[in-house]
Amino acid sequence: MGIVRNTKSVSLVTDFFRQMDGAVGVVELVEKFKGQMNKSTIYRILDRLEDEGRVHSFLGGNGLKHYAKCHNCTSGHHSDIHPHFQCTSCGKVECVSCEIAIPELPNKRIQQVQLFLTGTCEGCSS
Amino acid sequence: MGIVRNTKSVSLVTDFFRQMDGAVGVVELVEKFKGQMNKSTIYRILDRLEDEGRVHSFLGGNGLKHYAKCHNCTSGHHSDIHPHFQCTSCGKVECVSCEIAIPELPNKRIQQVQLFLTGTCEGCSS
DNA sequence: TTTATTTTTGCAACTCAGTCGCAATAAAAC
DNA sequence: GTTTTATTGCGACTGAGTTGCAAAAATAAA
Repeated sequence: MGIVRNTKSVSLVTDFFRQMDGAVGVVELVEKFKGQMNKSTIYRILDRLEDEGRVHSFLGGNGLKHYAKCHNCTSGHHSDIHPHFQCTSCGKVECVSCEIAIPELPNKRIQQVQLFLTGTCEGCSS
Repeated sequence: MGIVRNTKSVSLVTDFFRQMDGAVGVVELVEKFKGQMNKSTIYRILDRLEDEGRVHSFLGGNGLKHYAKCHNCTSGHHSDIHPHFQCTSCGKVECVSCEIAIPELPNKRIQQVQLFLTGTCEGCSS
C-alpha cells in the first residue's frame, strides 16, 4: 500500500535514508530511533517504504534484516539488484554497484540471486 | 572440539546426513527428531559436526540456519565453498557444485562469498 | 476551523529460533 | 564394576520480528 500519510515518524526515517549511504540493520535503526518512535512503527514504516520501492531489504551475514535506499525502483518492482558487502573490521554494510554473473545451472531456472560479500573495506585495510 | 562420544543422538544425526543429499533447515531437523532428542541437543551436535568439518552451515533465504554435509573438509577448515539453491515451488534446498566468480572491487579485500540462488528446480519446472 | 473519516502509532503481549546453566545420564576409561 | 568426563534434557531465557487493539494523528469533508 505504501506510504499514505506523512507522519513525523515517516519523515524521520526517510530523512535518515536520504543522508545515509550504505545499508543499515533494523536493530541499529530501532536503537537509533528509540525514544522517537516505537519498534513496531519502524518495522511497519520500512515495510511500506519497501513496497513503495524507496528502500530495499536483504539479510546481512548474521541473518538479520538490513535496509538501504533504492535508486531506480518503482512501487512494486525492485530493479536494482546488487551484491552487498560487509566489512568484518568496522561492521559497515554497503551496496555494491556491480553486475552479478548469474550462473547457468542445468535443469534449473534461476529467478533470484543474493550475493553477500564479507571482507575488509578501504578504510580498514590501510 | 568436535564429536568425542558416539551417542545415540549423534549417530541418528550422522546417519541422517549420510543418506541426505542437499541441505536441510534446523527447524526441519528439530521437527524430524522430536521425540528422539531435545532441540538443544540437535543444535549442539550440529555445532560439533560443523567444527569437525563434517557438515557446513549457511543461512537460507529466510535467514534460518541450514546444514548440509561436507565433501572434502577437515576439522577447522571448510574448503568446499559453493552456492546454495532453493526451489520456490517445492522448497527443497541444495548445494550447487559450481565455482563462484569472486568480484574484484576497488579498495576492498573480499574474504568470503555467500551466494544464495532462488528459482525452480528440475522436478518442479517440468 | 470544526467535525468526521481513515491511517498510523504505541503498547503489551506474543511467536519463534537459538542459547544457556545445571542437574541427571550415558559413554568411555580405568 | 567403578570412576571420570562428555553429553543430554529440561526449563528458562534472549532477541528479532509480528499482531490486535485502543488511542492519537493526519487528511478529507463540511
